[in-house]
Amino acid sequence: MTTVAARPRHDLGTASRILDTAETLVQVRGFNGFSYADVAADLQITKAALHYHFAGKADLGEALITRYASRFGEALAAIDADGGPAPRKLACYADLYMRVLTEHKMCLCGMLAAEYQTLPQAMRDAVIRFFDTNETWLEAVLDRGRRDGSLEFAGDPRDAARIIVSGLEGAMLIARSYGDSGRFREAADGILAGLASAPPPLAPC
Amino acid sequence: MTTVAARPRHDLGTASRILDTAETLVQVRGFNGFSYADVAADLQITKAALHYHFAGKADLGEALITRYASRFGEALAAIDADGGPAPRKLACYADLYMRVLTEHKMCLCGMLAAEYQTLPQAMRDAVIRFFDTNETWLEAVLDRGRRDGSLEFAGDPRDAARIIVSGLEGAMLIARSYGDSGRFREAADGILAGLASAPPPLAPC
DNA sequence: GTCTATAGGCAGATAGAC
DNA sequence: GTCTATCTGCCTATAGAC
Repeated sequence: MTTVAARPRHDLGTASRILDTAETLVQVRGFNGFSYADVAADLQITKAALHYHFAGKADLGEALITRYASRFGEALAAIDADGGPAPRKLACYADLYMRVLTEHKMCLCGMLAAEYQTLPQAMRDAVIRFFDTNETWLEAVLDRGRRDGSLEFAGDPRDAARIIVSGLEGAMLIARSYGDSGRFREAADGILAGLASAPPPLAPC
Repeated sequence: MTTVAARPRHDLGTASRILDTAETLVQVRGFNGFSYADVAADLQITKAALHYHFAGKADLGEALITRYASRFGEALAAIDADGGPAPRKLACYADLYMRVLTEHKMCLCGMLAAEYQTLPQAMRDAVIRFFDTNETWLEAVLDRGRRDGSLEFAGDPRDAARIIVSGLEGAMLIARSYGDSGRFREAADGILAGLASAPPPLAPC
């Protein structure tokens, strides 16, 4: 009965805590804007300890995207499980972005997209996979929504999905510079308003 | 008749050439992704010479945004001078972005927006001014277009302007990662299609 | 798994000759 | 205006003790 003792919150395992700190640093300052020294200082461990868990910065970066994409995938599954109508799913999707922005962070992969040309190949591939996953999920929601009449839009659901991802990432990028999450909310509402066949639901996500 | 001899293209003045090289480097790799050594190597001069023209990287960054914003302002004035209808002006505006993307570059200020939290204050202020200028110009085009019937959209022209800037910057960010400018074109068309009261004009910008 | 110590390189920046 | 030479500091990364 002691073999699987729950870890206290302050000891999730060093690897997880490194990922937590590094993730925030990338989302705030960018992959080229932080160092192992920053992470080590925050966690009060040494740089050498970091290298034990993640041999190089590229490995850390890859693990960062993998975990982020995995959590994002779970959030999308949760929205699906909720079973609401398509317009609500889209609103909840936008809310995922909003929650990140509220912490003055950029989407991890949106940030990495800006730095794309400086990233090692494995990180590039992982960033693209993230966007592909988002696009595929949105495409399915949009397609089903239009079939069941809860959404109205012209053209290919895939194109609409790409416009949504682009619009939300861009709105995030700019709203964060202004330090004004209201800007994001208004842009997101405007983007999604053009798709719904009825006024949007008021229930929170 | 020799006092104002035109400079040959390869000698525009060192300061200009430094700005040219640094601008491209920022648009491709980000402000935290290039160094004085990169610029010096490209121009085949020394780092010390760079410091003569721009004392520090922050000064160079500020000059970069100022010149970029100035050129962008001229491009907007040229679109105004063209005297076309509002939908055409919007198409030409999107084309400004497209031309940058075609060179595998991100918008200078879109890139700097990602790195915003790491920038010195003067650069931050200049980035915000760039977006404000874009928004104001678009707002005027949208307002006049709706009044003369060439555009149809609901809500505040200012909000629509923000959606356009966000959408184009985001589409640029993502399309560049995919190395596919067609993605940008499609997204831009989709964003602008929702605003025009008639099919878009086919004439190039 | 974490530490001390350090390597080797590159960053931004300066002094002073030409 | 541009150079050589140099400084200081930070970067990623490694060796080896505990």
